[in-house]
Amino acid sequence: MTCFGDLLLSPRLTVPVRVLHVTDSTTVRAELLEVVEDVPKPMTALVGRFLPVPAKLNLITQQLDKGALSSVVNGSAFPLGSTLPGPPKITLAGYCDCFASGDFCNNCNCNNCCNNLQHEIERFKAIKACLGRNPEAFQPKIGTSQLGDVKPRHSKGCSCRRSGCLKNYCECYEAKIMCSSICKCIGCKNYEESPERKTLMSTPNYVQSGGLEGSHHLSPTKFPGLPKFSKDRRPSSCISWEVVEATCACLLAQGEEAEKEHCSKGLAEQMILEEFGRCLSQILHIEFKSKGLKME
DNA sequence: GAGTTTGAAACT
DNA sequence: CAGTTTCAAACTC
Repeated sequence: MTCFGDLLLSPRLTVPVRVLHVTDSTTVRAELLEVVEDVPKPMTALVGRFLPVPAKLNLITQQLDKGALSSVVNGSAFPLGSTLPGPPKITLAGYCDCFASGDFCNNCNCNNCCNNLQHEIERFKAIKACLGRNPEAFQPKIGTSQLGDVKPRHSKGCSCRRSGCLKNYCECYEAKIMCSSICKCIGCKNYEESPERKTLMSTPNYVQSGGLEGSHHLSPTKFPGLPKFSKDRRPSSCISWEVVEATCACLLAQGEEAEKEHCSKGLAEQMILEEFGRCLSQILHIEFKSKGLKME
């Protein structure tokens, strides 16, 4: 059996794969055809929160859940923009914080939640549909518009009408950035010279209520590039933001080393995958240790 | 805590 | 693309 297709690891990460063979009734063996170069921030996809990755990682191939892979490996199964049978569940739409930020729901209060591994196929369909409507649906909304820009800005701009862009209803204000020319807001007071804005900034509660120093409390829906560690949604897993960043750094370092040594593309890919294997192994080790479990 | 307001996302 | 509906978060009382 040889089958080519794209494996949707997360809303922001599609990896071309070749299915080699079905190892047993529950797993398939697939080869990653392309090294992940543009690693998005939510590396959680790669470290096992989006797909069940077994403790023992084959360096070149991964064993993936059959349902998950077979459902997405064939691009024709869920073509971009395909319609969903019936209305999508709320937890599989942009209204849901977790879904919009590319994560699974975890300890949320949602009803009939489908944003979990039990509804993986439905979830992948929803992601495809979402990306069909808006290819940048899962991209962070705040960033620099072009290279060389110093100030971050909202990628789409806000459309506020009544808040004057000086309340947290406004995505720009919530991110503590100025509204820009791409905003479609009416009666905007969120600009550099705005006296109302200056008054607001001088109030003692400004930082506490979401100023730059409190930026980790930003809504993950609106700013999916940020980790959701605010309030009562601390992850139960050891895959913290620091772990994710460290993993990214390790992979990048390995890539740079391969480049420095003028390795072939194939060898560079293998080096990065091996590094990823080591990272994953360490993460799993910590995870198991924290739960008092033993690794096989 | 309940009700209202707000604006993004989804829908038509 | 524009108007409308739905939704969850922000806000007010």
